[in-house]
Amino acid sequence: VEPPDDQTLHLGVDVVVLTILQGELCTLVVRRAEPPFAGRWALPGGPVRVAEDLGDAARRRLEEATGVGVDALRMEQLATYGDPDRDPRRRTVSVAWLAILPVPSASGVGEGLREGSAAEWVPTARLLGPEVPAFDHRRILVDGLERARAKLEYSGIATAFVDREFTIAALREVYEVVWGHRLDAGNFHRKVTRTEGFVVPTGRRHSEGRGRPAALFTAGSEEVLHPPLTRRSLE
Amino acid sequence: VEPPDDQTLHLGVDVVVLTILQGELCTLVVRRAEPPFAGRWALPGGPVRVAEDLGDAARRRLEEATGVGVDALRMEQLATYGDPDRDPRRRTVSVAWLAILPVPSASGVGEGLREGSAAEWVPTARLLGPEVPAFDHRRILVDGLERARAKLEYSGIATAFVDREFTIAALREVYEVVWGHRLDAGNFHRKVTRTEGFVVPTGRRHSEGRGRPAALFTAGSEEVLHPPLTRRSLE
DNA sequence: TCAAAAGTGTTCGTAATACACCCATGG
DNA sequence: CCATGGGTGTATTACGAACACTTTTGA
Repeated sequence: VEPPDDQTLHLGVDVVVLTILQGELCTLVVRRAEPPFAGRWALPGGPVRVAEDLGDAARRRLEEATGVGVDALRMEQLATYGDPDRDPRRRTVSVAWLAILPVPSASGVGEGLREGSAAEWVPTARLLGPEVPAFDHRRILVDGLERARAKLEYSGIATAFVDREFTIAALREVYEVVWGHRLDAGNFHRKVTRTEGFVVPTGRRHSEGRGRPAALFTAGSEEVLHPPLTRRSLE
Repeated sequence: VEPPDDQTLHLGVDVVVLTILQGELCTLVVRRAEPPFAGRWALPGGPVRVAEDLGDAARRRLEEATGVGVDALRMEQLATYGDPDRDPRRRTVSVAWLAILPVPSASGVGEGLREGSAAEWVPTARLLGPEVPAFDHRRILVDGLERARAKLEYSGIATAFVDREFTIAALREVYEVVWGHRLDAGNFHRKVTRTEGFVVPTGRRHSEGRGRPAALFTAGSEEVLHPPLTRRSLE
């Protein structure tokens, strides 16, 4: 459909979608059927329409890949990748986005991906290790992951990984999985509950097997955390 | 040359160039001669060539605007702006970049802009206040400024504002101007000199009028500052 | 010798860490 | 009643803010 060596510049979007599955950080990827990079994983993405907003384009590609509407999805721009050789077929500049989904089972998105959808959740570590993704998508993934790690410190982004109502322990698991190390439960609890606007108690409780039931919270309104939860502290 | 309502998507770059002139933060802008936004200030920028790297495109546009080579220039990507209505003529997506120049008199760039060049240094405060720039360039400028402010905290970017050899007081002025408030000279000196890899003493000294001569430093190799100079501290 | 800027010492309050310990529930 | 995870108290330590003080120069 596309002349292979046309002298036009193409603009696309690629989306790094992160979630936590069974205590492991996972990324939504699509197995490529066609060359180049046939058989390799790729981030969901595709061309931007001429009159389409960039954020809408990213959202649309994600919905097409999963078959599920993701209207309320929190999405932010990562960076734009424009190496002239990044796509061997034609000059394609790609605006990358970062999206975070709550644990798929609970949200309707995710494990319940559309039938026949090529999209799958793959542990992020595998994509950064043995199974090198197509194009420059490894780089994009690394950048997205680093953005997510950084934003845990100073924004309420962690609440995007969990259900609408969540326990402090669930929130702590987000930090532990994304940062890759354990945190002191007591100090974490105090930090989170004392940080103005981060979490709001609902009054309800949640009991999961043994142990004292945990209080349930919803995400607060603050986008920026004061003081931040530094990566070194809480360690 | 360009059909006004063609159904193609155009890709451009825009550059936020910051420097400090006479103790004031300034931005490099071009007075627009043609509609739309004739007479308004705009950031240096223009279309990306089909086979051109994005960073090279930004560098090239900047060189064309100033008439001066800026090879060694530190430049980083800011974000990409793609509102379908941002350019009334045609759909133009723009990748914005942030560049920082040392005080122009000392570097060869800047006040010595090319003859006939439309580019000028304008105090950033004026562009954010009365003299609203063309297109969405106010937004781009705001984002660039915020990036610069944030990066002063945790990166050695401040050294890009000063000469190759500089005094701690000169570095402090960068922070004071960009952050917009005074800092304690003693605490700043200690912080900067104790932060591993930020500044390297040259052994030389610099005397400017009255007062004890200041030691001269060059920029260190560290890109990331440990510990960071937080905006609230040192205040 | 005085003013002015560079640079150092010192105190004090706040906040992070480590970890002890109590709480509430299921088995 | 004991194991398990939720949640709080507390001592120690580290670091930033404030500011007094010494140093080194030009006028």
